[in-house]
Amino acid sequence: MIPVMAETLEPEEWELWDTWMRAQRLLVRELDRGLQRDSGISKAEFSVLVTLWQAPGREMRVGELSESLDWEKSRVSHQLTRMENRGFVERTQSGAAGRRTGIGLTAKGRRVVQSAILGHAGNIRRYFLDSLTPEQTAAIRAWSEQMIDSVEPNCGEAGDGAA
Amino acid sequence: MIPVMAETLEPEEWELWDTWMRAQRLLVRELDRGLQRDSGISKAEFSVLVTLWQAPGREMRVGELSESLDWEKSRVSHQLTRMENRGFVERTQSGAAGRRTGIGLTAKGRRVVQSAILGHAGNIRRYFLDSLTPEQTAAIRAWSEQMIDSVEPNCGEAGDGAA
DNA sequence: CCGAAGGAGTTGACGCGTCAACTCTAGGCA
DNA sequence: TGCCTAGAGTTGACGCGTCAACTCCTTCGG
Repeated sequence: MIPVMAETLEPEEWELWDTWMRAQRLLVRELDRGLQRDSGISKAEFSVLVTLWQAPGREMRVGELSESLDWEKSRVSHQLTRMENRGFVERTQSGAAGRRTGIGLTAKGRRVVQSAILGHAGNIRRYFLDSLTPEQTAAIRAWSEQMIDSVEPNCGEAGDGAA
Repeated sequence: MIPVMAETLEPEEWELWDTWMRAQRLLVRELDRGLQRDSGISKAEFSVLVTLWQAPGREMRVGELSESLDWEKSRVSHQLTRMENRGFVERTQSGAAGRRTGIGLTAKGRRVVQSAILGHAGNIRRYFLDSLTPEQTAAIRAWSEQMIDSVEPNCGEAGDGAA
């Protein structure tokens, strides 16, 4: 509710911002649709499947998934519930007793993730990588690194794991 | 379910992709939080408020909002329902008879949007514009335009209206 | 005037994402 | 042994977003 700094953007600045946000939305939308069309899964499902697939033993705990994906634990939990209902993953009791604490891929999950990786990689190449000139690549890389450093000055790990 | 093209990405390609997506997520997250913190509204609410605010007469119909924001009509409708509940907008019967068909800002909506614009513009400048070198600006502009053209080969209008 | 067609807007169901509150288990310590 | 606290995981409520189905007005033809 409190105005902070009386700044405004020049029309050309605003246009740059708008154009860029718009391009991103379109790119993300295309990739999401590709995943849905080719493999029948969402981006969130893809991220989880790939992360589990890459895990040693193809078995992880919620906390590990959460850290690896940089998602909140509750988000992971909700996502796993949906994916368990769809039959992509299963919660197993890995610990000695009681709680179901391990997360593993089902046969269906393994089957889907392998085809999805190929299709998705192709789409990233078609829609993104192929459209970049070397200068654009360098600029985007540099800007991205600056941005990440400025927001997360510390450490260096944790990627989205997929998308 | 059908694998499409057996392509994969080189590690450096994948890393570029991952870094870029990550940077974007962080940027968007910061801006969303800024809007929430400074003005108590979400990005979606901001977009609607700004669009209505810029409209001649500060009154629009759902279809106009939908086109101007490039959102589905049902998305607009759901959003307006939430914002009506929060007291930011109101549905008025502008037409002669029957259906409530006009959308207008309330006094509260007008008050909030003005402060939000200033704060948000400042944040866009701080987090995005200030961090760009001229080469990066050019590269991002060029890439964005390519992207938009490739996905929407036709026309030229319709911006997000805000976010 | 009546009825069909079509467009505008809404609604419901569901997936995604966050926050806050809750439950359960494991481990420490008297 | 028995309590008790810390952390892992879950749940519920809610906002955002899409798709498909629905309602209601308008308009055009007879």
